[in-house]
Amino acid sequence: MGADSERRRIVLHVDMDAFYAAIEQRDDPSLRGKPVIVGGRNRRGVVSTASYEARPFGVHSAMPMSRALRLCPQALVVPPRMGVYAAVSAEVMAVLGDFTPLVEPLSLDEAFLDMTGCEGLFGAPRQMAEAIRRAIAEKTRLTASVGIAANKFLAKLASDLNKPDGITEVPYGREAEFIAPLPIRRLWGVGPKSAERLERIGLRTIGDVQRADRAWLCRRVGAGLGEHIHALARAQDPRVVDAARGRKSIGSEVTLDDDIRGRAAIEPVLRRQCERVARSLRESGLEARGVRVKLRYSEGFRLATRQAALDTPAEDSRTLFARATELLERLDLEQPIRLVGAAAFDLRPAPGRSQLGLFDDPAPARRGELERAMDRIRERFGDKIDYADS
DNA sequence: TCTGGGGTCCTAGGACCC
DNA sequence: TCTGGGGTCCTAGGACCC
Repeated sequence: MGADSERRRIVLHVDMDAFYAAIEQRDDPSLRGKPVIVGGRNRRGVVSTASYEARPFGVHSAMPMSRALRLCPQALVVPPRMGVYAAVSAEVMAVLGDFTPLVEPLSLDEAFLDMTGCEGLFGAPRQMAEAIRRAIAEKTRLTASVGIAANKFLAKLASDLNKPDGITEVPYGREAEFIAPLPIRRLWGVGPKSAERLERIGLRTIGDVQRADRAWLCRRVGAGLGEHIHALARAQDPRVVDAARGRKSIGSEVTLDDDIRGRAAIEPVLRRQCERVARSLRESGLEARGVRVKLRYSEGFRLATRQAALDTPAEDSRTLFARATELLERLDLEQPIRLVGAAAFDLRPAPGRSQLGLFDDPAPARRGELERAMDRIRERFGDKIDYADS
């Protein structure tokens, strides 16, 4: 029951330590050594990242800021600077790319690397990890933790075991034994809901799942989840490191300080989200064939979505917004709403772009050109410019 | 304590077609 | 007149991850 049978793969999971908070402490010496919370300051803000000094107080990601500040009143709250984090992330990914082209970013602050066959260049896996950590520290003055294993799941699990600033190698050939004592919550894809279901049928540790019968497991929790955790618990994960994975959707959403209701109040917010999505599409050189609208109602924290295909692929906000407003007709707009979002899906690379003549009518397929010109103006003169109303 | 914003993947039910 | 069966696509919701 080894990990993956044929050939030993060497997968590394690189995970930056308290990424956003660490960047803030790096850039502002007065924050160093102190509990720092990166997150929204407003009434409905949550913790995005807590520095290691803040964590002993019980502060962690996704916690409402109001609660975090009750737990740690002396914490210094810093609003997120996503642009800066994205730039540092690009530096980190570039460093990783110096070691292998097989880099699969998972988010701004973590990535998988397939280093199979690289021993000749970098030595044993642990030496690879050391070299990577050194290179990241030199380039960014930030620390990373690294997990080393024979597949993605194990590598990801491992990077978390010696955080921060550590390396964990899952002993090859003894993977299942290594993870057996860990709680089921460590299985990738098992969250609070699934953990509760599994505990109700008597499974508490990964070892418990190893001993469970596969068919029984699938009957109890469904085939999808059953097969998935049956394999993971046995330290098997066939998913390969995919450096070419493309985005499937691009969205923008906002939680409002105060609830709104009614079409007249919702539309301007939705328009703004469509503009952000469209701009992001153009920056990525993608066009969308579908639009989704998302509303979250205050009452019961209920989420509703509606989606539809577009007649023609689009990368401009007018087309997205036109379809989005149609979708609003299928939603209840009179209940108090706390979040409004838009997303584009069914993405593919935008074909070559033609020049738009000065007096041409901006036909739907070319509206993107108009807005792309606005993008360029915005780049030159800053972000204060709004789209024309037409 | 009252729940962000960016995503991915899975599932169930209905429409539609042969 | 008491109602097939499968395959595929689409939609909405939900769990999960960082």
